[in-house]
Amino acid sequence: MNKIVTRFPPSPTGSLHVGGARTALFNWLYAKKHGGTFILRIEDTDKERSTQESTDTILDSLRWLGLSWDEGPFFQSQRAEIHWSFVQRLLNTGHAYWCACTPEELEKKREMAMKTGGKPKYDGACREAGLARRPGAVVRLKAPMTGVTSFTDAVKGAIAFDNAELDDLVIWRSDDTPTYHLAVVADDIEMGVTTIIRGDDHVSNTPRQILIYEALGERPPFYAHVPMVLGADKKRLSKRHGAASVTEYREMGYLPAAVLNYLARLGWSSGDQEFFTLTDLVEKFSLENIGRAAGVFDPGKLLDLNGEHIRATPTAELVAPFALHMKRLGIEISDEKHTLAVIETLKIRSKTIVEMAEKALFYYKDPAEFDDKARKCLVPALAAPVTELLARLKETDFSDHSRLEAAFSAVMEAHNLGFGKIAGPVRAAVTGRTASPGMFEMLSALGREKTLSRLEAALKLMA
RNA sequence: GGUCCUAUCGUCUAGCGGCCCAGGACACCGCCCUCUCACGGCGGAGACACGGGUUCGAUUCCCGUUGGGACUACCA
Repeated sequence: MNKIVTRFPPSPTGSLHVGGARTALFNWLYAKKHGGTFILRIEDTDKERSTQESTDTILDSLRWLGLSWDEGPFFQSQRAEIHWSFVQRLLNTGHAYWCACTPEELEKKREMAMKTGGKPKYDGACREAGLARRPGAVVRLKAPMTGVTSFTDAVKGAIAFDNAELDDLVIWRSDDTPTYHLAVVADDIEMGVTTIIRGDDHVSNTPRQILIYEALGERPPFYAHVPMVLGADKKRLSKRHGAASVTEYREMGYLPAAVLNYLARLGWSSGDQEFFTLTDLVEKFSLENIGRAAGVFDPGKLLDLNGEHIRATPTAELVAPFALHMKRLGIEISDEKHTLAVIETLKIRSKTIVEMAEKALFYYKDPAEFDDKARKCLVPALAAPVTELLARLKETDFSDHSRLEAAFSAVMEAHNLGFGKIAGPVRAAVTGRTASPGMFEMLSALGREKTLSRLEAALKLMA
């Protein structure tokens, strides 16, 4: 078999959608798995809606996800000569013709056809007219009117369309630009694309494109149509369903690995395995295991998976994203070793890096206030033991958990208290809340100085 | 309307004729662990859309019905 070439062709009309990201991932995985090439092509032929900003965020999202491309990015808008040369090939071989029907006329005919129960397709008025190029004219493909166009889809199996259902589609516009179908086919041929993995909203477009390949005398590529990603209401996923773009997940503190893992599992599976690293995915991915039905995007499951990835990621790799989100909270991270200790205490209790950053705040700033439940832990009855603990802690080595533990034990014994009793006010004093990492690892990461000053401050409230 | 695609717990899915009175994961509900919060462990509730076939035997194959989706542009 020849070398595999896949491609991801986003339109720069917005940010990278999670559905698009999944398509990109599948193409990337398939290329990687087979030692092939993954091409990035920006389909910016719609001048009205394409923006440079969109292109930038799409590239940015792809980089963040780690889906690097081997070739490109190519910009379709810069390839007009190539597209035109394909149209000429078609014109010269009699597989295409100039059509002078105006959009208004066509619209009228469509309406008429609809009313009389006919098909709203082009009636072929100029098909045999032998028109020459003229202002305002378009080029149409001279498609077969009978027969069947079929293909074998890697995920859906055999699919066939009656050519009678298709019409002579426009391939070159009156403003001298190619239409989508022509541009895609021309570019895919020209770039040597062998396998097209795309959303199944393109299934009905496939026969039209195959017809172009055939008219050109080229062999169509292999197709794999991946089912759509839906929102909770089973409608196509959009902004209305909440976060739908990759950048939003980055902002919310998700790890690329988790997003990729989730996206891969939405519509694809490998037995009962749920957790995958990128390496796993490359190894296990296959078109055959892509499901056929559309799937609902479940933010809750992504969240859980993100927590799993955070736990599975070496702490050192969490420092950069953590520092980024701390910075947004106004905290500048400098001491790497200390940061490692901080993250270590928060890893298993954070589902996102944003959550981790918020939970880490108390390590850097004294609690400005105590929440209600924490306030209730600061009772006068416990002032004495806390005072004694404070005294002992002054002499304790904070880097050693067992020393900290010994200090607590001594106080517990002297005052005949359970650990929970003494931990309550300490936790409240140190964090301002009633939820925190384990006491000793926390105090150790916090350090003696801050611990002591916070206990002193809390003691005043306990009097 | 026409054409095409599609249908297993609320959600993502395993299942590729008997291993399934259907397995895993998220969410949910109990219990356990426990200094809090998490993590983890154990248990519970929860699905083969419906109707016909084919077959000794259908979740699995075929045909309908119904539901969902896509396409039907000089948008991609």
